[in-house]
Amino acid sequence: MKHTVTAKDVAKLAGVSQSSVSRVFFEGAKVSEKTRAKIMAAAEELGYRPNEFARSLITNRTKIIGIVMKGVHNPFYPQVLKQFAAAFKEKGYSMLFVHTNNDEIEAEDVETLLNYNVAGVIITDAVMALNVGEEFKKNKIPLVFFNRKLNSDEFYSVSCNNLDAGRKVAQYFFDQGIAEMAYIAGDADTSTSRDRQRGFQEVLKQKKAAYRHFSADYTYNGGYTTAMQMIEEGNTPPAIFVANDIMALGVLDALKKNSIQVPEQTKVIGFDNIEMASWPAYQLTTWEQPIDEMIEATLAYLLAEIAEYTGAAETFEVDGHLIERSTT
Amino acid sequence: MKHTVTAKDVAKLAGVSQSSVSRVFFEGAKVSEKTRAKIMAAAEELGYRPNEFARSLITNRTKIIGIVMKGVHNPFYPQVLKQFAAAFKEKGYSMLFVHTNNDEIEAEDVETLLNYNVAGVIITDAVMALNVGEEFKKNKIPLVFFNRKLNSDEFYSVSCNNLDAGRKVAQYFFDQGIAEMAYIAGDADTSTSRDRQRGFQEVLKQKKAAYRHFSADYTYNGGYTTAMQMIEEGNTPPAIFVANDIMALGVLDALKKNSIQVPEQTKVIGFDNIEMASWPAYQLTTWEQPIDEMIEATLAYLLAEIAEYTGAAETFEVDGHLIERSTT
DNA sequence: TATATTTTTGAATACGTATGCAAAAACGCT
DNA sequence: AGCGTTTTTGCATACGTATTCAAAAATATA
Repeated sequence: MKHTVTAKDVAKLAGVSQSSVSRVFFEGAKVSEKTRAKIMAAAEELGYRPNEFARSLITNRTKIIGIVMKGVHNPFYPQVLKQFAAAFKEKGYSMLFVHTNNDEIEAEDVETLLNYNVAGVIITDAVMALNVGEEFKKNKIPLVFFNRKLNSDEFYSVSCNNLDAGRKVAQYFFDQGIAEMAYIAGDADTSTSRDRQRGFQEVLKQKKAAYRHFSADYTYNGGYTTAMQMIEEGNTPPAIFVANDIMALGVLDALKKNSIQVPEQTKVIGFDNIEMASWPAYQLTTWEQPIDEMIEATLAYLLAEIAEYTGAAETFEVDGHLIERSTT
Repeated sequence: MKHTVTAKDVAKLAGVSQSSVSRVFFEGAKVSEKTRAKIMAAAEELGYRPNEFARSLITNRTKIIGIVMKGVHNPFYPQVLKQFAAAFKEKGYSMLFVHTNNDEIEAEDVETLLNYNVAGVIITDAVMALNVGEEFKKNKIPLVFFNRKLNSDEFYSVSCNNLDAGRKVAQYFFDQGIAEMAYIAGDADTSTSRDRQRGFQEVLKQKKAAYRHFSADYTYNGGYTTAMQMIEEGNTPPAIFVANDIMALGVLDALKKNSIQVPEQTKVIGFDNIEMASWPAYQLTTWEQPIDEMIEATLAYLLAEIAEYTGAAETFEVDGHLIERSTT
C-alpha cells in the first residue's frame, strides 16, 4: 500500500508539531537549531519530501516555469530549452514543456499553463493572440517573449538587436566591395526576420546598393529550394544574408551542388550560430545570438516579477556579433 | 487583486453545491443535464478552471509526465520530445521537462519528479542508478526507458531491435561484396551502441569478415575526429557502420575533406534517420528507428500502468528498416 | 531571583477540490 | 395517487501544507 510520508508523520517521530516540520522545510521560517536537527533526522529516516501540490495550494504559487516552443527542428531552440532548464533548475524551478503545433499558441496550451498556475511563462517561437496575453496579465503571471520583439509594449520581450545586426551585416558585405546583395527571409510574420531585413535593407538603400528579396520559412529545405530557384534563374548574387543558420546551411548545400564557389563567387552569412554552423562541412559565417545574455535577462526579469509582480514591460535587446568563418 | 475563481463561486452563481460543480468537471461523475448546463454557463461566465493542485492533492494523482533528457545536441531527442508532447497532450497530460547534465540522472532530478508526483516517467538518454529506480517503484510510478535496453528486467524499456539492426547492416554490406568493415561506437555505456555492435560483429565473425572497432561518443565531432584519425592512419575501410546519424555526418564530412569518394571508396551507414540524414548534402543511408511505434508503445504502457499499476516490466523492441540513400 | 523581553512552539484554520453518505428528487409501475 | 426504485444532490470531511495567534520556553535585564 502506498503511504506517502507526510509532515505529520515526521512530526510524530520527532516529537514536535506539524507546524515545526513545515517551518523547517519552508525557507525563511525560523526554528531553533535543536528542533531543526531532530526534524531533519526524522525526515531523513522516513524519506519525507514536502508535497508540492499541498504547498502550491496554500501559497498559491508554484515553482514551475512554462516554456512554449514550436520549432524543434531548428537546433537553436532545443539549445535554448536546455539552457533554460539548467538555469531555472539552479533556482529551484522546474520546466513545463508545452509544444504548439500551429504557429499560434493554442487555447488548450494556455489553459494548461493557467491550470498549473505556472510562476512564469516563456514563449519562444510561437505567436500569441493578444487576448491570450491578457489572460496571463489578469492572473499576474509574468510572460516573456524570447527571441521575438513585440510591436506592442505590453509585454517583456528579449531578443537580439536584429535591426542593428542586419545593418552590420550589410556594412560588412559592403566593406568587402559588394554592391548587390540578397536577403532570404524566414517566416514573414516573425519580428526577427523582419527586423534583420529592415536593418539590412536600410544600409543598402543608403549605400545605393542593389537589394533582392527572397521569402522562405526558417527551414533547411526552405533555404535549399530558395537557393536552387535563385540559381536556376541564373543570377546568383555575390552575397546572401540568410535569416537563420539552418536555412543558410540549405543555401550552402544548394550552392555546392551547383558548384558555385563560396565565398569566391557568393558569400553567405547566417544568423544564430548554431552548433552546426561550425561543422567542418559548413564553416558558416554567422551572426551569433548571445544566448547566455538573453537567457540571463529572461531569468532576471522572471524572477523579479515572480518575487513581486509589477507587470512592467520592456523590449530588451542585446547585441550579438559576427563570427567569421569561411563562407565570407 | 488576484482572485482565482473557485468551484464555490461557480456553485453560488449557479445556485448549486460545490460538489455538483466538482462533478461536472470530474469526468466519470454523474450530474443531470439540467444542472450541468447551469453550471457550465456559470463556469463560462466566471472563467472557472479547476485548480490542478487541489485536485492532485486529493486524488493523489497528476496529469504530468516527466521526461528526462540529456542529449539535446542529437536532433533525434528533440524530435522525440516533440512527439511525446503531442501524444500526451492529446491524452490530457502535460510534460515536465527534466534536463540532466551528467550522464547519470541526478538525485535532484529524481526528487523533482517525485515532488511533483508525476504520473509516469520517460527516461531517454540518461543513465539511472538502480536504487533510483526503486524509488519510483516504491511510489508506484511507472517508468519507461526510451531507446535504452536494460540488462535488468526490472523496468519497461522500449527500443529499436538494435541487435538485429546491426546484423542486417552487416549482411547488407556483405551482400555488396565487402569483407572488411568498421564500426564507430557511441558512448560505451549505452545499450544502444553495444547492441548495434554485437549484431554487426556477430555476422562478420560468422562470415569471417574483418572487423575494426573505433570508439566515439555520439557527437558530430566525435565522428569527425575519429574518421580523421582513421584516415590519417592510412587504411580507411570500405564500409563503416556508425552508431548514430549525427556521428555519421561527421564521418562523411571527414571523408569528403580527404576526398574519399562515398560510396565508391567507402560506404557509410548511420542510425536513427534524423532529418539531416536526408539533406541533399549528406543523403545518408541509415537505419530508421520507428519513432512512431516506439512512442506508441511507450504511451500505451504508461497509460495502462497509470490506470492500474502492476509494475510489469518488459523489454519491448521494435524493428526498424534500412533507408537507402547515396552513401551506400 | 524576579521580571521584562524575545524567541520558539503548537493548536487551529485555510487553501480548492473529490467523495462517501444520507437526504431529496425524479422516475417507473400498478 | 401511491409506492418502490433509481438518480441526483448537498453536507461534511479529507488531502498535506503554510500561517496566524496565543501560549510556552528561552533569554536578557534589573
